[in-house]
Amino acid sequence: MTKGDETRNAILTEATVVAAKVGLTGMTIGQLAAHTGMSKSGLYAHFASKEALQIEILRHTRERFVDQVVRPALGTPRGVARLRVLFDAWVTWSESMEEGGCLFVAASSELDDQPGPVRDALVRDERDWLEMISTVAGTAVSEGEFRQDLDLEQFAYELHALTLAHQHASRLLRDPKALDRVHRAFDSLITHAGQPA
Amino acid sequence: MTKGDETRNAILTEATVVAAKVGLTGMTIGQLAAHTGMSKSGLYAHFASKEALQIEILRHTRERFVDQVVRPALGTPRGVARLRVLFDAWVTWSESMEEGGCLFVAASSELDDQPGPVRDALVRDERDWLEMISTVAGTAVSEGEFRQDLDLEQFAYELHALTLAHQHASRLLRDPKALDRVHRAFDSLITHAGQPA
DNA sequence: ACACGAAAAGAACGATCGTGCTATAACTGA
DNA sequence: TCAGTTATAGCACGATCGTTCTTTTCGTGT
Repeated sequence: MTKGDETRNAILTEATVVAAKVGLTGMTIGQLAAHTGMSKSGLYAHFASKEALQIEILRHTRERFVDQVVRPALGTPRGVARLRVLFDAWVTWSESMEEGGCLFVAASSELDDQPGPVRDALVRDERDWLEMISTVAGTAVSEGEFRQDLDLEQFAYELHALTLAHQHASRLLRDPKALDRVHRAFDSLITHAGQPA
Repeated sequence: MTKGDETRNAILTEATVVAAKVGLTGMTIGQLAAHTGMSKSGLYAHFASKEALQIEILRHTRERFVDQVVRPALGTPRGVARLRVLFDAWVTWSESMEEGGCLFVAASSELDDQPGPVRDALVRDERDWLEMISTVAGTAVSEGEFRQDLDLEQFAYELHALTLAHQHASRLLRDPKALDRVHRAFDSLITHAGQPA
């Protein structure tokens, strides 16, 4: 890893934090330069454009996400246990960002009506994430823990809803019961998926 | 109503649309002036600052929201019927914005880490909205449609999660099944609230 | 250790930002 | 209808935006 790549990664790591706080669009090059202690042009030289930087931020965050959320789950026995690890890892991931929470959640409502390659990249990531939830829920079906006719996409939709709600309760409302709430909602979801519709 | 108030209202109505699309922060005075066909200074003269404009936008949207979502529900018999009208009215409200969807949802993740009076106003609005859901759910309890020991705040949390999920599925993912999904999730929530925990 | 390529800084660009001030145009009450 | 108020436009400000170009500094292979 050359010096340039090192700096580039450091920039992306810092940019992820800034973007989660002020948004991928709200973030500015100058702001980012100040945060990293670099000059505007020195920082900018690592990227082709602001749009390219935004896409790189998403790519970088996605890698971190896979490491910290997806990987732990895949190292857990199939079924509800794996689903629980996946969800807990997401909550930990979200809480671990001292400011701004999960970038994907923040970017989702920021970019939902802003067509372009950045939005496209985010949509791909979100689809992958929902598919991941579906797939893991599917292992709980085949293990016999969830009912056989469970609609996996619907289940993923409702589980994903909880991640959005948690960011809202935790970040916006600063609800001290946010963690308790999201866990109870998760347990309820799990329970009902195991019962006949 | 004087001419000034008329213009002011027209500005706020247009600003709500713009803000839902690009965010309360992302929205600029020049952009807004172009949208309304006014000069930047002519428009700006109606407000003390951009921050004041943002707060006025929230206030204006809140009034519309009460008219279009809360009022219809309060004109419906207590219980699950009222809850259903409240929820359907919200979905209609969200769908009625051709672009950007519900401003409160969009603003929620935009402002969750941006301290200041705008955020404070939004937090008040969101708390009121959650309380409204709780209260209406409470009428379903007292009518005997929901179980007696239902946690109303938890119920409101989970119902609110569906509004966030709907905006995500509908606006970001452009999922054609979004409406179907949110209705099924709602029905499931209602059903389980009527059964013993 | 020197030379060469990569990395960072400096400076500037046109555009636009939020926000004032001043002048003109449009309403409104007598 | 005219005076006086109110609403809108014009213009300018300092700051910052994304971006480019040039120059200087630094890291690295030989």
